[in-house]
Amino acid sequence: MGRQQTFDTAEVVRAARTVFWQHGYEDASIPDLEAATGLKRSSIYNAFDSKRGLFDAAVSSYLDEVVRPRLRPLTVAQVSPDAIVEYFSGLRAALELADSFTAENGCLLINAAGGPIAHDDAVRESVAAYRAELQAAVRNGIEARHPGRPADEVDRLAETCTALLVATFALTRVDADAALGSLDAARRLVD
Amino acid sequence: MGRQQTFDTAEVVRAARTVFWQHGYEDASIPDLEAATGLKRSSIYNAFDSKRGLFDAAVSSYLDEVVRPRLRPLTVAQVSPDAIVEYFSGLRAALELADSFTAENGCLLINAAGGPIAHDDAVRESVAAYRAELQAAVRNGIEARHPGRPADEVDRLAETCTALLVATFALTRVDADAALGSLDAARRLVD
DNA sequence: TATATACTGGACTGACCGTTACACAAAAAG
DNA sequence: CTTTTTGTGTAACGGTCAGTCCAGTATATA
Repeated sequence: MGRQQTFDTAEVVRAARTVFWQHGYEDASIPDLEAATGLKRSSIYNAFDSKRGLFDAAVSSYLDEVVRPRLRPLTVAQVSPDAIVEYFSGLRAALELADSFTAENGCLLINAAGGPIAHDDAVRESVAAYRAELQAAVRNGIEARHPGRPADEVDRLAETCTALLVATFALTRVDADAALGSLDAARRLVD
Repeated sequence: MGRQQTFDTAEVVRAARTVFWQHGYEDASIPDLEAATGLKRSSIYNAFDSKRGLFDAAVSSYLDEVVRPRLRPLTVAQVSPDAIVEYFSGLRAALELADSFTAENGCLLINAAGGPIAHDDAVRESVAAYRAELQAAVRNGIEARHPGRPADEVDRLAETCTALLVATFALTRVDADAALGSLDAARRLVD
């Protein structure tokens, strides 16, 4: 046995995640990542192979620690009828705080969708899978709120609301008001 | 008097626009732009001051030659009741062709919204103004299709449809099916 | 034809990029 | 205490980036 790792991987990935979230993949430089993680280049490359490897870890961490916890009330076995509107209003609260992290940076994955990194097939699939996961959760919430509705109607409503969420995230950085408008539109549709 | 400019500015900007559209601002290198425009660096810098100057010109050109012509039926004095659905189906046709330029690259400005260049205030304002212009046109189309409806209801519908268009563009690159789904959702809402 | 004008081509700059190589430090096992 | 294993730190790598400089050239006016 040799020396053991002295840093906490999850914590390092979390720090890197913040940098990627704020700056995007291509604008997050290795020096930036060094500063945020407290690790030197060699340690980063030793642990994650490449900048891209660290990014992939950051995406996983983002899904596990940011996306899914917030989506949890919509993915449990018994979804509350209020879960979907609570999700929307929780998101609204986060976006309304002008200086909050979410308000200034939107969604890590949706941001990636428009950037150069989106030309990478693996990243495209990540974003597509994330959107599908979001839609499935929204669908659960809508079904719980309107138990009687026919399945295809629920499907279409879920698709529309998810698209409105995507627009919300896509607009947060450039037009906060429009982003909130899109979110409110989704909230209206489920009521 | 000295020598006159030998290249057509509009044509050069059009070529540069294509590069920015495909690659995004930061991934469009000067060599790329040289190759596409047929100009050398010095000529580019002489005519547009900087890469950013050329990008700004490309954005103007995009609005004038791509966005506004397509939006024209929705911005004329007498808007046809069918104009809005025709706009949606026209867009759908462009996105459905798997290898078409629009299908593979979405919208120049919405792509910029998620990338690093979006941290620039001027670019953010451009994107916000573009979205507002889009919404105004959509509003015209909805008003023409449903003449009796109260103004605030038309406003909200226009806001929702515009957000769905934003989602469509944001998703084209990463998830073509979801992008079409979002577009169809908008079409459903106006009927 | 002479001259003024300003577009053009290509070499160059300094900075920064992601990545690698290697010597050193630390700690677990024998 | 030595050996082995592995993390860490520093320095450097080749490549690319946006942007600059200037000599050379084409052309419109006089």
